[in-house]
Order: sequence, then C-alpha cells, then structure tokens
Amino acid sequence: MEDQARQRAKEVPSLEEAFNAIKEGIYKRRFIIVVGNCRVDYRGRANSKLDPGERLLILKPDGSALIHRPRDYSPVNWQPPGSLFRTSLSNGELLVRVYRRKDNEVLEAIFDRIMMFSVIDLKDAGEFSLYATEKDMQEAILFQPSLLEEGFRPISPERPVEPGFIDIMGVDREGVLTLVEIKRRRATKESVAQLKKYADVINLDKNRKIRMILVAPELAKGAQELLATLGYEFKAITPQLCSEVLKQKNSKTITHFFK
Amino acid sequence: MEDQARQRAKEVPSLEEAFNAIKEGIYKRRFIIVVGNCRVDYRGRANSKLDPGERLLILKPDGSALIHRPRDYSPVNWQPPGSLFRTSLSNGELLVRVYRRKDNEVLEAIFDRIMMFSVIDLKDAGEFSLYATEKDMQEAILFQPSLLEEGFRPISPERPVEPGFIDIMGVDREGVLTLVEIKRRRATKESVAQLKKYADVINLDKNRKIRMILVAPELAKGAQELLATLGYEFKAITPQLCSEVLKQKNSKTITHFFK
DNA sequence: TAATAAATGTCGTTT
DNA sequence: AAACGACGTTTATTA
Repeated sequence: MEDQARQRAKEVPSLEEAFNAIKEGIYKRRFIIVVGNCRVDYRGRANSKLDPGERLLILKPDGSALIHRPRDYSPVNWQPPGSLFRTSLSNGELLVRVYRRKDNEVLEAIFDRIMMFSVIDLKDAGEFSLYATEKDMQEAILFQPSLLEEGFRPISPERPVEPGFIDIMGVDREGVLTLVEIKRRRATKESVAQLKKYADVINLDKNRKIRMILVAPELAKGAQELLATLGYEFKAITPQLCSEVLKQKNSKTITHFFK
Repeated sequence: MEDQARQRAKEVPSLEEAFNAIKEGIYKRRFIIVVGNCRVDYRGRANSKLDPGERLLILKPDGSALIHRPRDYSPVNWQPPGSLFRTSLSNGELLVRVYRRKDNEVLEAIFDRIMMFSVIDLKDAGEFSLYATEKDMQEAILFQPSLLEEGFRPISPERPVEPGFIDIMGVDREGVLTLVEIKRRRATKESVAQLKKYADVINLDKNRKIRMILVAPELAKGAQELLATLGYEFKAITPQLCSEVLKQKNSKTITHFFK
C-alpha cells in the first residue's frame, strides 16, 4: 500500500502533488524536504521578509523548520522544535505555515513553483559524542592535576558559588587555596571578569590568601594586563591535550576492568 | 545534453549513482542534497563522532556543509562556508569529506546506503530584510526621542567610546548628559555591567552629573538590584514598537518625497 | 588579524 | 518560567 512507503519524492512536481505529499508528511510526522521558488515572511521576536528565490525548506518530525538559501551556514529563516506545521494551496500558491506558541511566532513560506520534494521516514538512533569540550578539560585536570602544575590537589570537582560555579577548586603545593577557571578557547577580558566575580564571592575574608588561575589554550592580549592587575595567573592548556589525557584514563579504566 | 540539466535527483539510488552525481555536483558548484544511512566524524576545534543513522547532508555552492538529524533546529555537524568538498567510493562506502583550512578542520560523512539525492542549480537573488533589531531600536529612538522620555535630545547617533560604542548619547530636559544602552531582549546583569563599563570610561571627571539609562523590553530580576545600586535607570521599550515607529518614519519619508 | 558585541542566537542545567 | 553560562557558537563591525 502506497501509504506505507517510507519515502516519496518527485522532481519538478505540480503544486498539487507537492501539497498532497507535504500534507500527508506533516500528518505522519515525516522528514520533509521541499526545494522551490518561494518568498518568506517571519513575525515574532523580530520580523523579516525574504523576496522570491529558490530555496530549500526542511520540516522535521520534532516540529523544527529551516529555510536554507544556496549560501551560508545558517538558515535564512527558521523555527525551533515544537512548532506546528500547516499547509494550504490557493491561487496558484503553496503556503507552508510554521507556528510557534512561545513568543507567538509565525513563519510562512509561499511557493509558486516546486523543483523537488521528498518525504521520508528517517530512522536515526545513533549516539553523538563530542570530545575536547570544557567539561573534558575539567575532567582531565581532575584526573591528572599535574596538568595544571606539580603538587596541585583538587578539593572538590565543582563547588557551587553564587554566580554559577568554580570549574575547579584545590590546594597548591604550599597549601594555598587555588581556584581554576577553564576556557576551551582563547581567554578574553570577559573570562578574567568572570574569574574576578568568583574571587569576589569566595574571598569575603580578605586576609585569606588565594590563587586564581585561568586555564585556556591562549590568552587574549587585552586580557593579559587585566589578569596581571588583578594578580591572577594563566596556564596554557589545549582542549586537545585534555582529550588525549582522557583517552588514556579510559583505556586505563578498561585495563583495570579486565585485569 | 544531460550535463546542462539544472537538476538531477533519484530515489533509492546505488552508491555509484549517488557518487557520480555528487562528484559532478561538487565540480559544478551545485546545491547538493543527500539522504542516507551514514556515520560522521569531525576533527578540528573539538572532535566528535556520530554513530550510524539516517540523516540529511547538504553541500552548498559556497563551500558550507550541514548534516541534519530528524530532530533539532541545529545541525549535528557542519562546516562553515569556504570549505573544500571531496568524495570517494570504496569498499561499499561513499565518503564525503569536507575540509576547512582555518582551524584545520575535517568533517567526514560515510554512507553505506543512499535513500535519495538531489543536485540542483539554485538561483536565489532575493533580498532579505530583518526588522526589530537593536539597530532599529536605536534608529527609532533617534527619530522619536520622546520614546525614551519627554524632553530627551540626542547629541550624536553613536559616539565612539573606549570599549565599543554607546548606543545613544544625549541630554535630558534638564540638560544632564544621558547615556543609553539598548538591548532587544530582556536585559541581564551582563547588560548592566556593560553600561557600567561605558560609564567608567565617560565619567572620568567624576563631578560631572550623568544619567545612565538601560532600554530593553524587560529587566531581569537580578539586574534590578545591580541597576539600583549603581544608580542607573531602566526604560521598557519593545523592539516591535520601535519597528512600528520606523515604519511611520519611512512612510513619512515617502510621502515627503512625492509631495 | 584581533577584538568586541549582537543574535529571531540555541542548548543544557539549575533554581 | 527565569537565570545562567557554554557553544566546534556564527556573524558583523571596527581598530
């Protein structure tokens, strides 16, 4: 039975063919691709208008929608997941309306010509893993504190502090309290400001000695002065190195497991 | 001649058919859509691994690439414009490699089954207009200063200040220097901090009286205290209202033009 | 190229 | 729902 097909596509279809396929695809929560000539209107947090041209429209089963032009990484218009799809056909135009209750946002694509459409039941349960994130850097330093400096001993993995969290709290070889802020990219003045916020909250008893260390692959030029002014320190560590360290950690864990 | 066709697509093609079409599409800088079962690897600023599943791959003529799963607004993997595409076929697998010189980033999608592909020459010269941005809010207040408060007079549209720019600088009905920072979303503590940075630079002669006004649709709760502490003010204005004001401005301009 | 701030930012987490 | 910070943030603007 045709309705049971996992996919349906057509090149240069009529508006009616596309309309019927899209309508069915919305109802069945399929992955929908439409390429054609359209204009686009958006009203919500901002407003936008896109004059006619040939673009790709994507409607996903989770209620997200994207309109992509032939250039750029980012979609020219979109709606986040949870939006509602509706389509209609009138006056030789195919309308796809995407409504999002939050922020009362409406996205409308109006096609006068369809070049291709595809309606597919996509099965995707693959796991996605991202490595060398800030969290990985934190884990790596906790696993191998000498990455920061010899003699460093972490106290607790993450201690909640008023504005957010200190990434790592510990004690140096002299026993001095040491706070560590981690950035996976070049640290900026903003990073230093963030570190100061933490210091201000922690360092209420001013007579207590404390070290503040900013960890990042690089330190921006402007940030150097500020860091020096505040008497903070910088330690260059790349996320890639941390990723390597974690790899060792995991292989060791496995070794231990099979020992 | 088949090579001159503006588009070519196929449902459930063989890997060979897809490979040939993609290769030609890359060479001719076409808009390429591939749906199929694949795994994905990324190495660059971070590293990532995506286990097999059915996804959509987009290769654009400007060298940007996107891999979309059946859910989420954002692509699971991508490369920005300017990347280089390459494809190969071996051992029953179709590889699409996207290389970006900056950051030495590599994205690889390896397909073992293609469900659909489409290679199209997309023509899109339509103009995109976005309204109700922060810049629009600035323009609207400059055009109708009473939006901020009665008697306010802007001095210069944008006066360069050390860290970035003051959005609006002016004088209130009493002649007091007034600096305005605009946010198109709910203003946060960060917004207030930004305002303070500007104040610190401008207000070098401390005896000069100065007013700091934060303009935004809303003020976050935590930001209220900080604002009060610093003696700054808040004025609620929505980007949508500003957009309306600008619409009037433009219609007036047109009226004047035809008068 | 570096720095800075905006974005319909999105996304996750915690309160 | 609000607040907060990370993101392979991206993108634009300016020095």
